Amino acid sequence: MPDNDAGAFSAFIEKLKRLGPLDEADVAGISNLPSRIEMGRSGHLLVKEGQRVEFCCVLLRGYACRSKMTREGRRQIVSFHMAGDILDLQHLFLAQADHNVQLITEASYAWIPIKSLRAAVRNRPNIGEALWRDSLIDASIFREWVLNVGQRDSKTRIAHMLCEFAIRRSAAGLGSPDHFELPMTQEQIADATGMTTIHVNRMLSELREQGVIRRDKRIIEIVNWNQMRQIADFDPAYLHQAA
Amino acid sequence: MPDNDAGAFSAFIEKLKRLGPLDEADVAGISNLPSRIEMGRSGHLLVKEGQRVEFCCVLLRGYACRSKMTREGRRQIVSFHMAGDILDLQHLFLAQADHNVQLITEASYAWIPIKSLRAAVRNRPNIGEALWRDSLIDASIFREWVLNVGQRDSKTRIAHMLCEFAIRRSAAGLGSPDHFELPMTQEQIADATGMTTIHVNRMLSELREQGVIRRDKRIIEIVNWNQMRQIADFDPAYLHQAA
DNA sequence: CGTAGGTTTGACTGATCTCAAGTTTGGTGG
DNA sequence: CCACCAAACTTGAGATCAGTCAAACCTACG
Repeated sequence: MPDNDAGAFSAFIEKLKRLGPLDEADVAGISNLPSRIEMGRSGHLLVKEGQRVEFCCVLLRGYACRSKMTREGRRQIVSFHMAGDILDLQHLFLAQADHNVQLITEASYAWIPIKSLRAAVRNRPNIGEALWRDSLIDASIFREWVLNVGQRDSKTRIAHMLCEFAIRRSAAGLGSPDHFELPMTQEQIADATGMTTIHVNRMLSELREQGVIRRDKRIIEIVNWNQMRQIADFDPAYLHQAA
Repeated sequence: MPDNDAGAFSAFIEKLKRLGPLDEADVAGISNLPSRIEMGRSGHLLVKEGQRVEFCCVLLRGYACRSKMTREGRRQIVSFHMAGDILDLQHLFLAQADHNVQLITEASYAWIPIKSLRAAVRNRPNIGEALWRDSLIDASIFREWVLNVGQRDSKTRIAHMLCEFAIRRSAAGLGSPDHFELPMTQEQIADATGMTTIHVNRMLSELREQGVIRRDKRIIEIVNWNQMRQIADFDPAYLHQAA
């Protein structure tokens, strides 16, 4: 289905097509954006908080996260990302990074000059609209995370995070939502849900004991989606996946 | 300084001017947007989660908040808003509301048809850019809130919320950041910081006992900004106020 | 096959919540 | 202008969810 041509950007273009109508010229406009492709290992920092930014970064393969730190050195992961995601669209109009962007697996990614991206947005309103919608969904997910971290108990928080990851992954054409490998460590899950590694471990064990999920290393199988959705208080409406 | 003409939208236009360059035609384009002005009392619900939306709402006077609920009925406030703020710009490209928008004081506000706003954005790139930047700052604030709620202890959380409110208010030309009246109840502060009313009350008392703030009813005076910023772990960079 | 990173388990601690009751405040109608 | 009422705020005591500290166990990779 995807992967017609469009080269390295195919996952990105497929994603934008899901966000809004693109004609051939729009697709060409994206394919022809200047870019530099790089690869990095897990842990590689792509953007650092405070930095002046002149490129946007599109993830082509692998997984990444965005995070912020408190003065005391506690880390909050604010989002996870997968192939096709644009990692820092905010830099289109905000010159200074307010958080970190980091790989959580081996990955490849493309740097696109902000200038070219802005030109594309001005010249091709369809591209602008798709990207803008992407940034609005990004914000909607942050709101859900505020709710998740602020109001839900720890088991629900983790379950919610797993549901979101499963659904987004599947929507991005990366495989079944019932059975998949988690790219993140329990420490990263802890930093994303505002809890400790130890408690993440215990809650994952409880989910297993309850029979909602099965686990083998990082492989997660969601045995009972109905029950899982219930436990997670998960309603995918906030992901705004097109009807 | 504001309030040149521009009528009801003056606060909104002033805000957009801070977000990006607008020429006279841009300002006229905004002033001439069709709109319906209404007033409401504290508690009035402007937008309800799940609703299909065809208007965006600009706050002209008073205060509002946006919130989401868990299935169990716990409420998370995800942002506070003041005169000049656009309350639900996400509806520009997302048809269905993923959260509630509600007045927290008596207020007046203007409904602008999405269609007209989209046309303005397409026809006048400066307007589009200012609004897009606004939505990106909105998202940056959500990220900070995820960090705040996820990683900071309760006293720091409240102090951070107070700092943010003081600075945004002052940047919007609504008065000094040192001395101001809070429009929100302690229950609303609790819902915004993910804690209970009771604990909010105790932490506010501690801040007073420490001598960082003074309080008289809802009036807050920040006695020592240096100490307050320290306690709050507050760095305003995430607000992306222009240099 | 050694080592570092990741995961698991146990015992104890503590920040924050819950429950309960009382006080103050602000708005409304008489 | 005062009396009343609901909402908002305050205080105390006990309960609990999740954190901290400590240690062992995997397991993937060099």
